[in-house]
Amino acid sequence: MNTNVRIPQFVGKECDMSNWDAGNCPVRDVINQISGKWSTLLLQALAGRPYRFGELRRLVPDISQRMLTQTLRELQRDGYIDREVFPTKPPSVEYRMTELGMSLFLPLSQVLDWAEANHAAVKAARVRFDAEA
Amino acid sequence: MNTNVRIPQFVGKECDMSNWDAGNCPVRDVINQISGKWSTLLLQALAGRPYRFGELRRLVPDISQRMLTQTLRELQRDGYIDREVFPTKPPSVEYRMTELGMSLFLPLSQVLDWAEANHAAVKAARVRFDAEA
DNA sequence: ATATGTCGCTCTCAAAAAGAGACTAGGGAT
DNA sequence: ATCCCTAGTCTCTTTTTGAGAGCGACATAT
Repeated sequence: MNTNVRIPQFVGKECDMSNWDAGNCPVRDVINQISGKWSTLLLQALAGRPYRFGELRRLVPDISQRMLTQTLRELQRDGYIDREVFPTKPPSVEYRMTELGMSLFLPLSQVLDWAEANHAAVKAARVRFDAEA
Repeated sequence: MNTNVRIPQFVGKECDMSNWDAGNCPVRDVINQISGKWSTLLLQALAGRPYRFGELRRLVPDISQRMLTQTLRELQRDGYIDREVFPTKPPSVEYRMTELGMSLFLPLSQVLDWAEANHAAVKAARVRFDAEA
């Protein structure tokens, strides 16, 4: 299990998985966070403008409060979004994207565009797969 | 729960989440698959060259056989990879990326590049966050 | 001849993660 | 007085993931 793993075609960006626990693989370390079920969706929303907690909740009706809080914390921890508390009554909290978050969203939005453009192809592939099985 | 949800800045690509079960949101439908913990990693590997099951297993030592099988099936179902069985003894199975998969990997690799380039910034953000908490 | 290893899985059981929803506090509106 | 608003947390249940055994047919090692 203590093998040194390099993905051949990515020489120069190889991932040493032997000390994977130490978080040595940049790609996995970063991707594993933003690849959460809700992360992309929230980044997409916050790329447009700042939102408050309740607004995000209404925007994504099928997210639980628990996961919304948790995902926002993780995005904040990784430096993609900022959290600002306004001590109004009732208190309000605003989430806004950081520079780092915006710089990530640039390439990320390309993938989102791809997803939209090729959704039909993917659905077709699924139908094909399910048919022959 | 039956609200019509549109992310304002993405007018024209709005997601109607009221029939989310029907899979009406292209972005979520596609992203939710490739955002699995292992999907990106396998796509990255297979973007380079075809691999056999056992090779992938050795390449990603901390994936369980169960998740490798499952993730490969999902990627195959969505049309990103092909699975070819060679009836040798013992049998061998080769996985290779499709045209669709390659077209996805184009924008996806931009995100992977970003991840590598900004890994330090993300780690720094984490340290900052954990310190002030 | 017998044991062990290879291959690509599937199956079971335990652990981790996610979803649903009740509960909090402090004030404003009805 | 009652209810609702805010942004959460806490608990309980369901789903997903992880660890690893088993399989069947053949090759190699002893």
